[in-house]
Amino acid sequence: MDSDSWSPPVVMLAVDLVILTLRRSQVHVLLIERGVEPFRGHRALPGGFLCDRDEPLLDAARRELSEEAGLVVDSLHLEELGVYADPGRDPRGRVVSVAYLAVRPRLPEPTAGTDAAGAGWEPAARVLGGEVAVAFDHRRIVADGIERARRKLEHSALATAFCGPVFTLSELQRVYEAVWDVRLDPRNFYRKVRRADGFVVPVESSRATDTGRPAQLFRAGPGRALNPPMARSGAAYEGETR
Amino acid sequence: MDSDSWSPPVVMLAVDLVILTLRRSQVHVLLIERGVEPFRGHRALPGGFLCDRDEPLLDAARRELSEEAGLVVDSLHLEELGVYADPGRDPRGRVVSVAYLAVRPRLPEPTAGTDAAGAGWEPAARVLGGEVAVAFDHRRIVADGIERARRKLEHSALATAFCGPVFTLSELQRVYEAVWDVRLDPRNFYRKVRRADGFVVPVESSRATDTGRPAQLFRAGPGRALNPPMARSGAAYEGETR
DNA sequence: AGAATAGTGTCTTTTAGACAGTATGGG
DNA sequence: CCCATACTGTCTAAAAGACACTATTCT
Repeated sequence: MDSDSWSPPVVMLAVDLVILTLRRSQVHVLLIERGVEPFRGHRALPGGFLCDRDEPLLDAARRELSEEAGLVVDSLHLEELGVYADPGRDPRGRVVSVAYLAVRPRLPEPTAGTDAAGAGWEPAARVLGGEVAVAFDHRRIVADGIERARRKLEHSALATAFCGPVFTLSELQRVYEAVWDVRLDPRNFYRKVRRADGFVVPVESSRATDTGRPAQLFRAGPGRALNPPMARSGAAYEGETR
Repeated sequence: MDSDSWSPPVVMLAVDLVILTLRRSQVHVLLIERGVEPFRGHRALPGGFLCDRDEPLLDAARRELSEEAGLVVDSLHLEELGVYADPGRDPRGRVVSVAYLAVRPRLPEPTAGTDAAGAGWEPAARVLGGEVAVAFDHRRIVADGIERARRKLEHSALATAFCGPVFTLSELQRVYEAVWDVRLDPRNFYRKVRRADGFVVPVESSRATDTGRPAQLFRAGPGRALNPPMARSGAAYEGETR
C-alpha cells in the first residue's frame, strides 16, 4: 500500500451487554425485543452503536442499557468479554461489537425503551439450548459470558455480585449451584467461604428468616481474589443417608 | 435519535500483537520501530489497520506480523487480549485496536518490514519499567499481555508454548520462574508437572545435555487445562542447606 | 414434637511444600 | 575423584470432601 493515497477502511462500532442475574435459582440473561430492522421482533442482547465518534465504549454500554431496558444502575461493574467482528455478522455492513459482562442481584423488571419493543429476563439455559432464538451472533456471546462467569466464580468474589448488599451463606451457595449446575454440601461450603480471606464479612447482630433456623447475614468482603479458591470439582450433595 | 436520518459514526479498526518469548531466561516482547508518522522512530507493538473492510481480524493480525516483523509462523495461536478504544489514544482520530497475545519458543530474529524501520526483541521488564518507551498506549497493552500470561500459566498448558517441540522439565521450570519471577523447587516441580493430566508426554529414548546428568525430553501433551493447576503461591527455592 | 435450615466438629484422602538421598553425566 | 544436574522418596501441614451431631426457629 502506498503511503499517502491510502487510508484505512472504517467500520461501525457497537457494544453489547450480557447482564446476568439469578431468579428462582436459575441464571437469567437480560434480553430486549428489537424494535427496528434488522431482526425486528427478535430477541437480542441490549446494545447498539456508538452515538458519536468520541463516545467511550463504557459510556455507550451504560447508555444502551438505560435506553433499551430502562435500567440505570449506579456502580454497575462492566467487564470486557470480547470482540465480535466476523464479517457478515450484521447485514448492515462491517459491525464490530465489544461485548461487556455484568452480574447483578435481583434487578427491577426492565422496561422497553426507545429502540426496543420489550425487555425481560430469560433463563440462560433456554438461550444456550436454542429454545429462545436470539439475533446476530448473540447466542455465542451469551455462551461466552456464562463461561466467563463460571470461571470467575472459582477464583474471584464474583458470586457476591449475584447477591444483594447482605445475604446468607445459603443464598451465596445457591449462586454457585445455579451457575455451575452442581449441588454442594452446605457444611463444607460454609467452612470454605468463611476461610477464604476477605470473601464475606459477617454483619453485626442481624438475621433473615424463611423456614428453619435464622441465618447470619454477610456482606461482600474487600477481597477480590479468592484464596484458597473455590474448587469446582464437584462434591455433589445428595442429602444425608438416614 | 430519529430512526431514518441517523447513521452510526464509524471508526478505524486496528490490531496490535503482543508476542512473548523467552531469551536468556527473561520474558521478551516483540517490538518494531515505526517507519511512518505518528510516532515515527519510536518503538511500538507490531500491528496496524485492517487493509480492507471485510478482512477478518485474525487475518489482519497475521498479515501485520509478517509485514512488519517478517515473521511467518504457521500454527501461531493468537488469543484475544482486549480492546483498546480510548478516544485520543491515536492522533489520527478514533482508532479502536484489538490486541492479540501469542507466546512462542525462541523465534528467528525478526527483520524490519514494509512499514517498520526495525524489529527486535526487548525485555518485557524494560518496557513495563519505562526504560524502553513505546508509542500509543502500548505499554499498557504489554502489561495486560504479561498479566494474562502469568494467570494462564497457572491453569493452562501455556508454558509449553514458550518451549520448542521437545524440552526438558528444567526448561519448562525456567518458563515459570521467568514469567512469575519466582524460584521453584525443581523436585516438587517435577512431581506436579508429571502428575498434571496430559500436560507433558515423555519422548521415547531421548535426552539433551548441558552439564550434569542428561534429562528426559518431553513434548507438550494433549491437555489444555491443568488439573491440578500449578499453584503460584511461591514455594521459593533457595538451594539446599548443607 | 417434628420439620427444616443453620452451623460445628471430626475423620479420611489428597495435595503442597520442604528436603534427604540416589542416579548419571562431564571435568 | 568432585561437581552439577536429574530424579525419587518421605515427611508434614493444609485443604477437600464425607458426614455425625448440635442449634434455633416455625408450625
